[in-house]
Amino acid sequence: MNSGLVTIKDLARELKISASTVSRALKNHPDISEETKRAVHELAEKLNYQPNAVALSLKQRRSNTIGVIIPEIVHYFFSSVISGIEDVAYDAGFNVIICQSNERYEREVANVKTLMASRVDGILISISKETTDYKHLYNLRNNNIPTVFYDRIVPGLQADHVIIDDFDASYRVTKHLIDSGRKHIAHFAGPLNLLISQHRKNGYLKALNEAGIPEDRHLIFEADTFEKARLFAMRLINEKRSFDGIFAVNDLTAIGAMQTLQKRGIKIPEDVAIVGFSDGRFSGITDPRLTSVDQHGYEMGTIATEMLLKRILADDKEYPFETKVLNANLIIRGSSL
Amino acid sequence: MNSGLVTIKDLARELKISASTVSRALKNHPDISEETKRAVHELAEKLNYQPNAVALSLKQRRSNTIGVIIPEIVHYFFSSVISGIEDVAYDAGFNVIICQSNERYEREVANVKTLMASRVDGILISISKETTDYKHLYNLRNNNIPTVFYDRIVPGLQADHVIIDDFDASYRVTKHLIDSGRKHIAHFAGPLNLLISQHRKNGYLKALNEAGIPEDRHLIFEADTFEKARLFAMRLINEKRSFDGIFAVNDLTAIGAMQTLQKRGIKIPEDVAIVGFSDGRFSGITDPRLTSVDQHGYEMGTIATEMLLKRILADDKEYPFETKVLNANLIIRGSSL
DNA sequence: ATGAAAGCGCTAACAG
DNA sequence: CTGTTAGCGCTTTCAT
Repeated sequence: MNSGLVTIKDLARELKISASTVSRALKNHPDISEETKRAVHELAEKLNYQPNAVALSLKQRRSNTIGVIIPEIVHYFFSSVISGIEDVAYDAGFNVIICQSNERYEREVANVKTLMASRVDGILISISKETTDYKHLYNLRNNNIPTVFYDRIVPGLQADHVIIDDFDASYRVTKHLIDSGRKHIAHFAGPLNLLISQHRKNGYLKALNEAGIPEDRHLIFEADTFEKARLFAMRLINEKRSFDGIFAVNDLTAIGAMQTLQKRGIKIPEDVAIVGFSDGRFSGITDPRLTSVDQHGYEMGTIATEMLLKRILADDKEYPFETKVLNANLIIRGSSL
Repeated sequence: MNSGLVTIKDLARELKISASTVSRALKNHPDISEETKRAVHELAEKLNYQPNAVALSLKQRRSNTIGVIIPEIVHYFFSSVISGIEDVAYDAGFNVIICQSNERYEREVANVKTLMASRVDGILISISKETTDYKHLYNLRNNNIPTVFYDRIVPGLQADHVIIDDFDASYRVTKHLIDSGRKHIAHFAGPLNLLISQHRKNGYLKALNEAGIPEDRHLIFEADTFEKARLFAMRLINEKRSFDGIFAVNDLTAIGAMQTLQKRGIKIPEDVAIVGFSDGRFSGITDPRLTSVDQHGYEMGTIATEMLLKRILADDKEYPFETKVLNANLIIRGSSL
């Protein structure tokens, strides 16, 4: 904190009035004479006075800062969440302190501690992949620190949540493929120890089931990377499986598959329709453009922040926890038309 | 700021000792008896005491927080810079407040103001595309707020900088194209009020010049978006310009051009070689894969933060401004072989 | 070995 | 209309 900055005292001394008068003049308190106000504002302007937010925080017992704990910033989804958070917070006059857990439990615990020490008014958190012990999170509850969980939530913890309906989105993806006449739809799934991968696979299975299409285990792979997708796409071809659709757990995987098929002369979407999931950056740059699911990271950020601010501003007026489930939009593009 | 948290006073009252004793015991001051220390630490543990960083900041006139102003978080390059910043700051016990300018001048000015009000100990900033007035930045200087500019710096402003050798990288890109036999190389440039765009263009021109290839203004465009790239690529074709290489100011632009050419039956890299710049995520998923320049965002973040911390911790001991220039790696892939 | 007091910058009764 | 005072939570002389 730079000590050189002008304080209210400096203004007071210069104008030979008291600090409280300056304080009041600065916020146009009706008691203060126009003349004094003018003089104060003028000098403040001239000396480039910036109110000390730290002193204010201490005084008001309110930092106007929210803390964000995020697994890893370098993912399009998470960085768009942050964008949403930032924008809403900014409009409400709140600062944002960002902490990355880097998907590490230890780090996440340290992050919580840091944010508590900084006396943030509330916390937005998406838990790390490693987190299975929730003591630090219960701690937040015990200390009455408003907390909203987004995307990756804690099973069973009573709190505000914002999540995406992965199951439903995957169901709709698959239904879309079926409705457009596809009958043999492969699924490139994510690691099945993650809840979201399970949800996505289950949504896929439900749609198949509803359409009376039997599950074919030769068409389901654990393939959540670009390279694996190429590999399994190749295998599908080499093993001469008949398939006319692929639903991949993320866009990168979908693109890996698409390229491999195209290279082997298979036409997208004529021969095989392909749908990805999320990511949102790649889908526009493929040819044909990739049908995908928009996870609305930005929107998730704005909503989570609104929920948090609401709770912060409600002060101690208690009200029931809320869970918002966002619909993920299926965005149909050339790869599945 | 949650008021419910335990304070030193609470501990003092409970133990019937003074606040100052508690304070000293907490930091193991040698004057305090072992017994008292033990009691204090025990109670602190039990009540989950967290020192109030806000009060500390006010007292020490040092917030242990650094502010980051970033154009847009949702870019791979910038989010990796943040990752680097975060990691170094975390290790040094500093918090990070992140502000996005969203590439808007007004917002950037507001960000600077916010960070000054928050009394951050220093600022890391990459200026917005719109910024041409530098008053707010000179203001930082005048107020002795340590500031390090990363990536997008202010021409002529004396300060610490971390930049990439855009000129050299672009020179090498272009030379690589020339060396592989290309003679008519187009350049899709960024907005020329940004220094980096100028540098990239100049590197390109230097390589041409060295090879005795005359500059052709019909082959140079201001095109830094996907859409513009498609447009200008189309124009190149329609106007029947002869060209056999494109150096684009970023990967997205390069990909836009690549797709447009491919759609018109032009073979990459046989007919036209294409090279992008940075971004780092897209280059792997095109077909052929895109030759590009690795900008080392994470490393830039760590170095910038180290420079900033050094300046913060040096307190008022003045020392000359430093500029670190990072080498950007040219990564040659299929699009220019 | 411990406590009392002052002060970081600001605001808000309370007093004139 | 303006000034005085106290206090937010903490550290740090200066006493004792």
